Amino acid sequence: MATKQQAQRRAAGSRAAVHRPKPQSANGTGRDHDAEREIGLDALVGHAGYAVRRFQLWIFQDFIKTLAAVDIRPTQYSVMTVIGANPGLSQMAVAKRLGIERARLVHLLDSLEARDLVNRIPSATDRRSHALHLTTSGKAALAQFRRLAAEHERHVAEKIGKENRERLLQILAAFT
Amino acid sequence: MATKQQAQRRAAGSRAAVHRPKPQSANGTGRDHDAEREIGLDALVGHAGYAVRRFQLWIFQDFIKTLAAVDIRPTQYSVMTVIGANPGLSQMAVAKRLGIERARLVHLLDSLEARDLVNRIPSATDRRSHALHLTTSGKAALAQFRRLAAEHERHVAEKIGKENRERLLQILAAFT
DNA sequence: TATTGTTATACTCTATAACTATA
DNA sequence: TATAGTTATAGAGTATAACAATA
Repeated sequence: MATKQQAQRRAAGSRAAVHRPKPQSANGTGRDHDAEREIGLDALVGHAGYAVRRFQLWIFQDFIKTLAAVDIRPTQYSVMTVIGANPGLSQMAVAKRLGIERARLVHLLDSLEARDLVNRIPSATDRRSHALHLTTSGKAALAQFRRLAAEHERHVAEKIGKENRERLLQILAAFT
Repeated sequence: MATKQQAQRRAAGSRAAVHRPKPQSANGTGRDHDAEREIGLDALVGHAGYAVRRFQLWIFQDFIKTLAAVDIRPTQYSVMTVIGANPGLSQMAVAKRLGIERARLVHLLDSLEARDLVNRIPSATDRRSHALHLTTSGKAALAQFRRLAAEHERHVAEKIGKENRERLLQILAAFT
């Protein structure tokens, strides 16, 4: 399959190896392309989704870097935070609240449980479900994670500005 | 491995199957947990990353849904838009501009080329690289994608408000 | 030596489906 | 029959490393 595609590509190339004048970019700069700069985004500039995606990449990378010493990723942090604030929650409840697939939460909890941060305790009222709790060391660890997460949040404020960060939180409050 | 974890889980369960009064949530609501509502997010509320992640999930899902008829995903749209605005760009240049791994761009272009939307033409000046162009049908298709993407963008404006959307674009302009 | 495009691998994440044990 | 947790699989997406052709 890949071989076929490659063959087609080469074939298409050999009949089209004409050097044409480079067309102007649609953003009106008219600079050269492969010069590594001034590459226009055109319609992408007006799309909230594109900006949000790039911002999320930056913010998650900073979170991961800032909490690298404790080896905690954003989703793990969110799971521990919700369990810490609502002990006894079932896996379904946590999954629904955070918008995580319940199948994925299984593995997340497996790793948190293996690190003795979270406990699965059989529910007394429904033997199908588990009541989730932070362990003693999980509570202590979460306190530290929180301090590091606050540091990360300061990075965000430095990056986009204190007021902009607050405005952003206001605008997106409906999605939490 | 999974079997071992399961065994540990059951063991831990059998010695901890005590019914305790449900602790209050940390956000002070004090409601029941598994009642499917009023589950506190605690520290998560103050984290830009969490709000941004939830928003991005929503926005990408709406984009995918709105452009489902033409089977175009956000990344494919961004690649076609940048090539359309800067014809002749190399794969490296596109990858760098959009923050995509060059290895991943290979597969993205394979599928766009298979659909006759994009062409890889051997560069006249550097025989290692390909000059990327939209095909004739790719240009026509992109015009349609753009109309659908504009419709999606209206959904965003409806969801968070016209002014908020514009404020968001301003705040995140540095990340594009 | 370095870079471009490619292939390959691994790990994360999303989306499903199916199984079990309970309800 | 429906639900909670689990297992499995497939597809995106991210992160690397290595290779051939070329610079």
